[in-house]
Amino acid sequence: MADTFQAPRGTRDILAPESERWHVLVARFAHAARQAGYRPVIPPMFEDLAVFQRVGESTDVVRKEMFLLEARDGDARQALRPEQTASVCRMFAQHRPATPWKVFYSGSNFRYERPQKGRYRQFDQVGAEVLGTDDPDVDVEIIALAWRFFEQIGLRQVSLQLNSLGDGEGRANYLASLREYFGVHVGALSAQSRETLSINPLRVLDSKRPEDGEIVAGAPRMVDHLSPQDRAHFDGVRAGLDALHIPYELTPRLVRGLDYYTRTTFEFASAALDAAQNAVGGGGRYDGLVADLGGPGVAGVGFALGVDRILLACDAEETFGPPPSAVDVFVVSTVAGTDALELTAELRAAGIGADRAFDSRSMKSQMKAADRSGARLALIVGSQELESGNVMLRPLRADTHQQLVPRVEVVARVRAALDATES
RNA sequence: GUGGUCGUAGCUCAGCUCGGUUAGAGCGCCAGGUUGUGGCCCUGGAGGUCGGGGGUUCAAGUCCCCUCGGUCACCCCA
Repeated sequence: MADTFQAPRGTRDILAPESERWHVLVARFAHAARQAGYRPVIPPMFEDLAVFQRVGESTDVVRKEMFLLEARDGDARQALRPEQTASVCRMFAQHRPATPWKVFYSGSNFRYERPQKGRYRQFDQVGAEVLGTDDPDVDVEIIALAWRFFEQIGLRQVSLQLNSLGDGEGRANYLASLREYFGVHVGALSAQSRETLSINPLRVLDSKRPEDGEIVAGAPRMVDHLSPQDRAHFDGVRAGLDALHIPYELTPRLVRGLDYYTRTTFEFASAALDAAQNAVGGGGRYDGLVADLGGPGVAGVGFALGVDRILLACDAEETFGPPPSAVDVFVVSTVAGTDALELTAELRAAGIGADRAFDSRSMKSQMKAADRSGARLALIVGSQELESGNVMLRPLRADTHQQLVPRVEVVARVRAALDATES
């Protein structure tokens, strides 16, 4: 007996109609991004491990979730991408495009972690980045692009959380005061948070453990330690969001999981999803990353949105269903010969969506298939039609009668019938 | 990586507590009722190594152990 196989852990097969929503979602995002002057980039699925290590040696993504590739010569250190921002920055450092460089992308990322609903080892993101300017208006444009996209696909329960992590001296001062504060209260922290503290004190702020709640709530806040320049930048971002009427919540505890973030950080959370996996997207500014990857010292800002989670949120909000069938006409034939073959090909060549049955099934069976196809019209060829040089045009979604039409006029008659039933 | 929980037709689930003829239902699929017509209805059919392996027993879907997978929480993130 043959062995049976299943999709690897943390991956899944996406079949229609889910796969159809998926494609439409990505296409809608691409359209929105292109309308805002962003152009697509297609980075490789894997990179030198060192590229991803720049997202932060202290992050879980780098420390334990990397999909390493075993090279034939045994010493090439490469890994499947856990995200695409690092690749985009590497692309910039390599090709030095003119700035501002506005790009978008979509595709799979890989993280080796314990799967859950809405969290997979292979997961898809769409994202956009702007490199080469630190104008706060760009932060606003980036956030607005994601925000309008959520609106466009019908999500109403998404909220924007906003924070600034500062940079340079202000950031260093803040980290010092944070270490001091947690140092005093280390005994009251959970064991896990104590460990996190030694790796990256910032991330303790992100703890969801109840016993940490009080300590975290009383911790010093980055927004109180911003340098005058970073304060001005943050004020600029807020003013821009206000001008566009995009509501946001200031979330001082929002630190995000990647170490490269500076100044503006943000996250989109869906109230329609369970709390643990409610982030449908996030991003921020990363002004030092391109330089870390051997490029010029240019600023950058961007976001990534999780395709799987957006669709889960759409399910929860009952919006963005699968697209209607692309099949307009279903050809039914009970005669031997190439009539069904030719009719179907002729319709398709004329730009009319057409499908048919195979295996010489009974008319009843073929009509069932026609019904299921979602087509609005059935085109029936039987012996009577064949002899008289006609085909039977039968509406499937309307109460109007079927009619005989001359075979030679079929494309024009089908087109007229489709136009008539357009709603 | 840690802990909980679940796994029986393609799908959703009964049966397991208390081991005992050929493992069921609904939906879906196929065919017929209707020798030229889908949806509604009726009838029939196909489809299962009860996730996999081992153990206990005269006997295991049912009890025990291991394992794989889903799911939930933590960690972290999309």
